[in-house]
Amino acid sequence: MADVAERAGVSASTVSRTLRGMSTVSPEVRARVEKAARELNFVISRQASSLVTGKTGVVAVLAPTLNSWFIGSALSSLGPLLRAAGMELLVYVTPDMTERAAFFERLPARRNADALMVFSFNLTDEETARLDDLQMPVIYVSQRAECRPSVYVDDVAGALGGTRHLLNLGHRRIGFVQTIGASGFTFSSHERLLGYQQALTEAGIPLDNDLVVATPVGHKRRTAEAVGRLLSLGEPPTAIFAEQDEVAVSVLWTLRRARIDVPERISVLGFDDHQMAEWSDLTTIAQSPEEIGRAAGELARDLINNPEADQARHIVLPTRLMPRATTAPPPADPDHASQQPSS
Amino acid sequence: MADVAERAGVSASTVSRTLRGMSTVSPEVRARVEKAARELNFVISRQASSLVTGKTGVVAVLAPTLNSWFIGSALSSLGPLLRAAGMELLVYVTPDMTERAAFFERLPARRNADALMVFSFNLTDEETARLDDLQMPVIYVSQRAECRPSVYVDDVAGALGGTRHLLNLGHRRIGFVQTIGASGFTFSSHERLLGYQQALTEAGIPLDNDLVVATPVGHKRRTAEAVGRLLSLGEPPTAIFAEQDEVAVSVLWTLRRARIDVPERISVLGFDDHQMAEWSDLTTIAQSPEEIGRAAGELARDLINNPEADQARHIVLPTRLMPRATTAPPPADPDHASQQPSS
DNA sequence: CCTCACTGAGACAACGCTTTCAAGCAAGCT
DNA sequence: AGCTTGCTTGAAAGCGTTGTCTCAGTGAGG
Repeated sequence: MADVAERAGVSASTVSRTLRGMSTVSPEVRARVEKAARELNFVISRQASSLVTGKTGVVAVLAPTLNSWFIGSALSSLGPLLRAAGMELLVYVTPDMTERAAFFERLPARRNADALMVFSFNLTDEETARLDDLQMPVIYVSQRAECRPSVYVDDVAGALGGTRHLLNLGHRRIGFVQTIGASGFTFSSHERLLGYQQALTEAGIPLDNDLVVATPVGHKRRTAEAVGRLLSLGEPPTAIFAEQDEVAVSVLWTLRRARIDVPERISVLGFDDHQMAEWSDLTTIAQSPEEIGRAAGELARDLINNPEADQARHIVLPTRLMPRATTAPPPADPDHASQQPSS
Repeated sequence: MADVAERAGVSASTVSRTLRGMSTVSPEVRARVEKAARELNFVISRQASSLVTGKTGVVAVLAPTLNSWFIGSALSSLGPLLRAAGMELLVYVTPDMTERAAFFERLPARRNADALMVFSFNLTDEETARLDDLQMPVIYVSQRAECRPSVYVDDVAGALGGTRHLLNLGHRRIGFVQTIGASGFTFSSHERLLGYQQALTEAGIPLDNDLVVATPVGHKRRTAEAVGRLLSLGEPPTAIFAEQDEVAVSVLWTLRRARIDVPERISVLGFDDHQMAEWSDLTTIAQSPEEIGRAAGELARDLINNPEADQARHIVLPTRLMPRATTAPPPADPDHASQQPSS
């Protein structure tokens, strides 16, 4: 910086003022300084400036993995947003319990970031408490954290709309496949089931617990079993709503292997609009991780710049039904004479 | 830090020495300092220490997106490795040309990282030159950069091995589907084609240019056209080797839609071992992004700690054939009486 | 013509840490 | 005893910024 000052024939203070875009610099001097800075290829050192301002200009992200459609997309839209705000993106990946424990033990973000964005979806209470200790805004993404800033989609409304779509097509027996995580059902899981149930109730259809089955994600065998349970009912469903696209695709595979035509015989509906959904031409309820990332970034920015802001703001984003090739009216059938068969 | 020093009854120098694990601190004092630091929940500020040491303790990554199987996996294994080395991971995402131009214009990593890892696979010469200006090690991942540190897999050997597998199964007519990127064929593309050709030559099979077709990735229509070109040959291939799994899966879909049984009628081989390959039960040549990420991280660590090291080291990693359900002996046929038909 | 408000620019003290350098001190040697 | 050596520790000088304070001009108003 001294070099730039000398080359421009001004003091270091003026260089600093210029480079930070302060208005108290005369246009002529400003031009000289900017020219000198460009010629010397100079950028200010975040380390040095953060030392005196107390702001690091960094947003940290805690994520269990980066190899995830959702997290990857969210971060890809978060990055440019942060850049526009002059901030950088620091990532802490905790793929296993060792890494995770190390993170919570040391809390390395403590003095090295202005805000933390949490993409780990199954924090324990102690872990959450530990994050509360952190003297900075902590934003929970895709999860509801009571009294803490959060960003997530309206799962109830999404599942409600999706189920209504199936009802509108004429389906009356609709199976629901829940996803069991490492630590039981997630909050989203409950909400999506709720939306499904609300839609049925609206339509005057009694709830039938036999129609709700569960499987862990990525476990083909267990998913096949769950589908088998639905297929072996006295009155099997004509549509299956899977709480997650990854499970929905697995359901599709199971049905395909069993030579049950989709959507002619059974319709399949997913949730998320995962990349695979497009590949499989799966009808699904879309959530936009890009939008979530952007919203989280804006929230972080606001909380950093304005510590007086509401520190427990929740941002709820909408979902959108994405009609594709795996849903159709149910097969014509004596019980549902009012339906016209699809081609 | 002053607080810790006071609490432990020592000077700031001693606290610094202790916390950095220097050996010149007596065990008794060390214990006192560590206790005080723990009680006050103190961690040293990277900003302040980097100011004096000149090291930032940060490795920066330049990536076009994070929503990519390869990059996501590589970073997920890079993260823990860096943590073990006491470093952090800073990510610059450049999803569009604007962001990319902004990055190369400002080179924000300049003073904010100790090394840069480049995951952008199609840099222009000016961009590369710009990176050379950066006063820090720049590591090129999954690409060969002349005279600069790089990490990548042995594409020739991988394609050679994969093609040999098809030959060993009895195939003699093997199609090759190249991938056209935004800027033509990548270096990998050339190498993989080369491996394919080497295997054929080894086996004494003359090269036939009609068997090599090209398609952009993710473009179903163009991929179908490319497959159509192979199917309309006088003597069509009994196996198709796609240079990338994403294209291979697209080929699978095309064949399935055309009711051509895989692998009974035509075998399909991919390259990468993308997540989708496992889903589709696609035989493929596996590369491990986790391993690549780890190797790149170690290389970065070495180059940072040891500026005298070879600044143009190339690390070449092996590939592995992953046999799955899309390859089988070719259908029995008068020309190949020695083959027994598969079930 | 003098004073005053105002604007633009420089001097300088932090910020929190590391790193010489010097000093204190106990032990070993002559 | 006096001197040297080795091991710990403290004091102080930065590292590259920012922000406060000060000061020199400049034009307006009295």
